[in-house]
Amino acid sequence: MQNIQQICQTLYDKFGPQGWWPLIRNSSVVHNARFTNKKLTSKEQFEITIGAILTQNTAWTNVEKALLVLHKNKALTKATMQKMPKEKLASLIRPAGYYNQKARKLKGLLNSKKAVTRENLLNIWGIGPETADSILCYVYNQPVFVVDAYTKRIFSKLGFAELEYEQLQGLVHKNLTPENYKEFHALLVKLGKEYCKKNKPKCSVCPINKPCAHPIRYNHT
DNA sequence: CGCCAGGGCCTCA
DNA sequence: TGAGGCCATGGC
Repeated sequence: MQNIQQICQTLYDKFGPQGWWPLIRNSSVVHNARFTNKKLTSKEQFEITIGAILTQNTAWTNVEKALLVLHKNKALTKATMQKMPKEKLASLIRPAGYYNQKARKLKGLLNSKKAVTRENLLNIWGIGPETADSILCYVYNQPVFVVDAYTKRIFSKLGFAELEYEQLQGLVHKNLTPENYKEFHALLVKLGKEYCKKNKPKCSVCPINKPCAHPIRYNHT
């Protein structure tokens, strides 16, 4: 089995820097390689935090729509969003789906007065491990690898045993250095979206198909 | 049309 | 503690 470092390197060689986390620039949401190690402004930090909740089980294109609605309505600030009625907030983030739940989640996060630690984030209603880690990693530059549905699917197909969130995260922590956590996660999303898809995986042209331990589990096309 | 998308909570056994 | 239901829009 190819090791995690090699997978990360192979994906980087193939796809290049992914420019995470995507940010609003000139009224559109863009990826830029400079973002990954950028010193973020507080406005950008806020934007990523909101996006981390909006993207729960949701196509990123829909999240972009919601973020741009908030942006156009000058609602992408903590003060504005806090004073806005939950129903109004829900209507603005409608394109992201689950808008009632997400409005509640955003309110809960914004009203939290506790320090931003993993434990405190997890105690907020609607913040689970992935959302907490996304905030810690991409907003606060903490050495935390984000495990998402793509990560689980890809690792499963590569032949790694089915692991719980923290176990899979620990495996990556053990095999990569922290400065690669952001990029590796972004690269896995790229691979998951374009190659290791749930429906019609493109195994024949997959950059890491060869070392895949269970290629039989793919529908080869 | 059905399936899926950068989850997380609740219920019930 | 694990499976299953629920939340919802928009792209393909």
